Amino acid sequence: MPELPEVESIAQALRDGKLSLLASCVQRVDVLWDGVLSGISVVDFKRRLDRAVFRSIDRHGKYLLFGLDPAGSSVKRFFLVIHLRMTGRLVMSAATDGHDRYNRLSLLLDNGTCLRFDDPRKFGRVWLVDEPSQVTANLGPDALTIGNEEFAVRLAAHQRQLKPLLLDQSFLAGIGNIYADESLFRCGLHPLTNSGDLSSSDVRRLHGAVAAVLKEAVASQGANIDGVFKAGRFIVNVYGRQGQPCPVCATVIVKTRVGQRGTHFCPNCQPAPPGRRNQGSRCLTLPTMVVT
DNA sequence: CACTCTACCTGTGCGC
DNA sequence: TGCGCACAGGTAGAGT
Repeated sequence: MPELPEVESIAQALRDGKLSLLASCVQRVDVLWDGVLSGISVVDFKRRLDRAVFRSIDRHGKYLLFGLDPAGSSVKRFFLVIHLRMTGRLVMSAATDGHDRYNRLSLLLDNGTCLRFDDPRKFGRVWLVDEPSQVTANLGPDALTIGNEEFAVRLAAHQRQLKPLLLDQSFLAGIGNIYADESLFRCGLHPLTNSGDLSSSDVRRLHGAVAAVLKEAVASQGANIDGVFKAGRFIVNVYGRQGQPCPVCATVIVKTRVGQRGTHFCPNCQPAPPGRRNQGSRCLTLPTMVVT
């Protein structure tokens, strides 16, 4: 379940890693499941990508944005946009390796490697557009870089439960279920708290928690969840830990449903909102939960 | 506007 | 052993 930190790690690896995609040229395109393409036919997709050269790799929220120059250098740069959704992965492998069962898309490159989009559940999607905004127009600002003031302004425009609000990509782009729960735990706010009931210091704490959690997770190259999801080394405090003790106060962590989503929190560190108007602020000092 | 539900998918893990 | 089923979750779109 790649969220912002996992997608950022992928972008960094493909940009700066030993097997950088930059400057590599597409030699062949295999679409192994047509449904992976959004808004473009297989024929057009292949024709446009053939002989194109990777020039830039960026990210907005959970979307990966690859800039490519077409074969004739006078033609305008275009963009390959990829959303991994639930189970999508990007794999660089030797060109000689065969396709495996869940490969949906494969790009053979001129450096002897192959970029493969692998997705057992077929939720992930790929676009080919002139401008990334054609795909990302409805996204809010990126959750990793939004400043406190803009966060406060955007928050003030809503009266919503915090959990669904954090998950709303048009409000803030990049937060998924794991980091929504971890952020709310970090600042001691209950998932059902109404955004309109937050004091300005609550809002600052919430923004600080989101920023801190995401930055730590990016530094750890993503989350590491007990036997379920192991992209990187970021250790979760509440997500998937229902029935286990809270790392701060040892109260048993609870799992509920909020807006159809599994939601994990500590009932002691994140007390239920009392109808309207929240009580005073709480500040948690957490030990660094990252291990190597 | 806020919310709820459904559809899209398939591997996993449970109860029987 | 194996069957059936709930569950996981990001997003779009329809409905309340």
